[in-house]
Amino acid sequence: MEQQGSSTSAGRGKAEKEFVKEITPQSVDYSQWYIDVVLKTELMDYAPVKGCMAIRPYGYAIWEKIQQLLDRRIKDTGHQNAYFPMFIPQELLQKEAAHVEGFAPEVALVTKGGGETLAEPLVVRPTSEAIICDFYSRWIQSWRDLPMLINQWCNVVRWEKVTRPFLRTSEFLWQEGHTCHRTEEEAEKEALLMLGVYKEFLETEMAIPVIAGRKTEREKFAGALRTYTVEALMRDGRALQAGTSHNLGQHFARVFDITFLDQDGTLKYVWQTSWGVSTRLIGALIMVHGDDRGLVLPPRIAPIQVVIVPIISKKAREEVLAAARRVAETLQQAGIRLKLDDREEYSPGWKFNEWEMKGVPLRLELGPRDLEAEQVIAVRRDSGAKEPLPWAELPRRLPQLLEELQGDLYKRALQFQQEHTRSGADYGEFLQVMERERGFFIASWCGREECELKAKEESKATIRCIPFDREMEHENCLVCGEKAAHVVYFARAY
RNA sequence: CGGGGCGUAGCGCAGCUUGGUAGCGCGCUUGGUUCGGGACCAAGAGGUCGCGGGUUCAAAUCCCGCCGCUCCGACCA
Repeated sequence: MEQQGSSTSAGRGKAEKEFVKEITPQSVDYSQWYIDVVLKTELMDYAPVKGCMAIRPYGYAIWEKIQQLLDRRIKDTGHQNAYFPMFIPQELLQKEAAHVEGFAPEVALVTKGGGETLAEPLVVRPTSEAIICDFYSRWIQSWRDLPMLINQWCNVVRWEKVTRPFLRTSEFLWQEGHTCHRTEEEAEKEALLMLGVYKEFLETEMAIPVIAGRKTEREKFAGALRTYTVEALMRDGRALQAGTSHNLGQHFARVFDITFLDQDGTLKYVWQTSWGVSTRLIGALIMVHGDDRGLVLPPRIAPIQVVIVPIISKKAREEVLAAARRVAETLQQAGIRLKLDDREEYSPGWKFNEWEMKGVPLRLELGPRDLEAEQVIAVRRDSGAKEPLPWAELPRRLPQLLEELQGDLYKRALQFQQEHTRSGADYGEFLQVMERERGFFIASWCGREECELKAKEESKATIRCIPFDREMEHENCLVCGEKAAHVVYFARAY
């Protein structure tokens, strides 16, 4: 962003080059592009504490849309929201062996309160299985108390060494569902149901295509029986775990003593699940759709779907503003989230760039020339395509246009994902792909951890998942050549 | 946790080599003229030079320690 090309590109091509001077082009430095975007579009700001951030109003508005659209789905599938405490007695967290081992390195510990050393240190929740299981052991007595279907929206803390805004922060916001069931089958069904909800939500609302599948033993959640995941592909060819759903089996039930008296009169342990998505989704949104001018937001998630920029000139100032206000009012009544940018201290050109950077899907220009024709000029953020629209048609046409744009963003993202998904049985080719263009690499795997590790060491790529809907194409393991057991997606990941 | 880069006004940077009055552009404030792809003129405001210690008559500048951001690795849901 420091090199603005002001001297180098002063000659030809300057016009297209310099729309957004503040943002490093993706091709120059993708990581810097990402940082520039989150800061310049005011999604977040760094906090005085490492790995922490403020989510600014525009970023939080995106999170609120995610919450709103996902919360409805969580409730439609029978779950209720509740809230559990942030502090967990250390002893509780330590009950489940694999769970402690997984989280111990990144746990924040409170040892003092009110100026006195605490008798027992408190853990700041890195996830809430432990504290919720403690409650569940008391709340559940009978098979009639099942299923227990609870979700909570909250913050969690994981002391991270390497942090990146939204993608990996020491504190982040998420939702975590925690359910208890009578049978293993029912728990399994629940875990898969919620993974399906995530997939549908991501694809429908966020226009992010994902690969759904199961995690390997190595990659699964600390304490889970099985972990399911949806994986998205970013534009730099790296994968991002967008959501996970765990079948916890009876691991937690046994150590937290969550039992119920079944119909047959015997005492049984419950079968549990947990599942979550976080503010990381905002990072995915940025990296899947964004371009060199900044954010590109899918209309369904965009806090502002349409921005109206009146072209105010001296002669027609009042007429233009009045017309813009009328248009704004009709669109508001049509249920469109819009902003009328009638600030007079900024020029139209400045506003164009500003709102494009912020990813507003559609811009309507309304100037003196449009008064006569009773129209606006609609400009799409994704394609830049301009189209004159008569005022009378706006309430009907704009919702259509926004849906078209939503669909096009999904198609474009899906095409990118498909074009960056290779498959093969040649280990050398796999290494080369992971070194250069990256993306997904579909291959067969024998199922042994040593092959998984070897591939990781040599390619830096991990097995993202064992996909649900993909047949094995090759008989032999990509790494060792022995008989393969699974087809897997490899990728370098965030 | 290991290695590199960076930290001076809200943002981007110069000044540091060779110690001595803290500067530039953008932004901000006020007034005026403008407005179909980041307008222009004029007058202003704004800084514990990341933090702590040391050397010195004197430190943004030299030395030591720490913190933060960032990139590349290791680790990790």
